[in-house]
Amino acid sequence: MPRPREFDEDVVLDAAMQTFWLRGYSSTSLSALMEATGLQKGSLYKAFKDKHSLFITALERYLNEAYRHHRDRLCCSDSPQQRLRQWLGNLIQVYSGYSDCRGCLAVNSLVELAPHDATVKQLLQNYCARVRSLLTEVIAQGQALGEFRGDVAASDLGLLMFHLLMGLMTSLKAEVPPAVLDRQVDLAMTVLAPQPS
Amino acid sequence: MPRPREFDEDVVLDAAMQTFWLRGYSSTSLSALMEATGLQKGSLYKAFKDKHSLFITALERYLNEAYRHHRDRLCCSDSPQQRLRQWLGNLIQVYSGYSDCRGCLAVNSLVELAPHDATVKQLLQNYCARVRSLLTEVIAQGQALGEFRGDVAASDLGLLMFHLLMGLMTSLKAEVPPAVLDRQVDLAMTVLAPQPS
DNA sequence: CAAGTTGTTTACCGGGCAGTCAATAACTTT
DNA sequence: AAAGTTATTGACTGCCCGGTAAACAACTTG
Repeated sequence: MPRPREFDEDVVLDAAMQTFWLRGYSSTSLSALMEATGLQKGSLYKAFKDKHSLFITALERYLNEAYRHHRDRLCCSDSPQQRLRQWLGNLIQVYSGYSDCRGCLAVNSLVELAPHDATVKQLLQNYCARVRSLLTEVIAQGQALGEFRGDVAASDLGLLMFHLLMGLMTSLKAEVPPAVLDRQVDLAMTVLAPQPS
Repeated sequence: MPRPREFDEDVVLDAAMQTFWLRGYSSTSLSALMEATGLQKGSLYKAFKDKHSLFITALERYLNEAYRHHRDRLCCSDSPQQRLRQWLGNLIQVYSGYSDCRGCLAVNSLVELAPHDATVKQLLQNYCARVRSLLTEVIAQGQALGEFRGDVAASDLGLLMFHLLMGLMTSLKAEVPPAVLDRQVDLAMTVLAPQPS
């Protein structure tokens, strides 16, 4: 019996996510969200409660997509080294493609909101832990195959790669040229390489 | 002939910097700045033009202090490896000490403002370049002494350490335990170590 | 077609925002 | 002490913010 929605929730959520991604949470006004989504204020509030809830939903969407992307790239059939190299290289390519310097929404939200927003913090802690564990697993596999150095714990190397990634995402904000960042991928592989003893 | 100021500009600037550092730029209201500095709105505007100019001045202050800190730590008389290890370890210790997860104002501002604020972007590009060059120099010295691997360009290793630093500053936002981050320092040293050939 | 349910629209709200200004206070110089 | 200069104060402004609510529209079900 109800009147059906006139919009596709996924499309609207995507538009909201883009807006938060581009401008950050507190600098995104409701009128900006209305413009981006094409919805009136009332419809937004009816569908998503309020600005904060809308952000949380959009962030969850981003994190789910991002995690799926990481998992697909890091758990394919290539060798661990190839997977890692292509994963990193691909991320640099994709995120350098955003010429607006938007960086990574997870990093942006971690920096802007996590200290003051327990919900956001927990979502991001969870996401970070899962990505780190993907990385650790790939590196452990590489160690077992002799592709990576085995003299250091895989979890520590995984965290190092994760820190490198966050550093790269931050470098995007300063418009460091992609070519420079690409060299960091090669360097990362060099650094992970087994020790000739 | 003029009436003298009733406040110490350095003290006020420091209070403003702390506030921006803690809450970010756009989430810091003028009333918060008034409370933190103890000044009335009019005095703030008289002395610093407007909110944005006050932020720029506070940021410049932070960057100058931070750079001086880096330079002092990275250009002392210890061995390059010791300097690097202690520099990183000290940063982790100091920044983990801020239990409010404020992180690093340079990273925070890079993420929040650089994409939309040309002045901030340039200040931070400059700062990043200078810190990177400090790191590159220390590493080049270590390479010359045989303390660090010489098979990779010092500038790339310097950037890697810089990215590690930014990653660490971001991990603070997720409350990663200092002990975990400390292990990244050891790992960084392992990774920089010469290759036994 | 009537009743009921939900989505959409629009006008509206109080509040807090950045920024201004005129009045006043404090000090130096002559 | 008078004149001149600048700092401080506090009231004020207009705007935009997030959020609400009432009127209206669209659809399903009986």
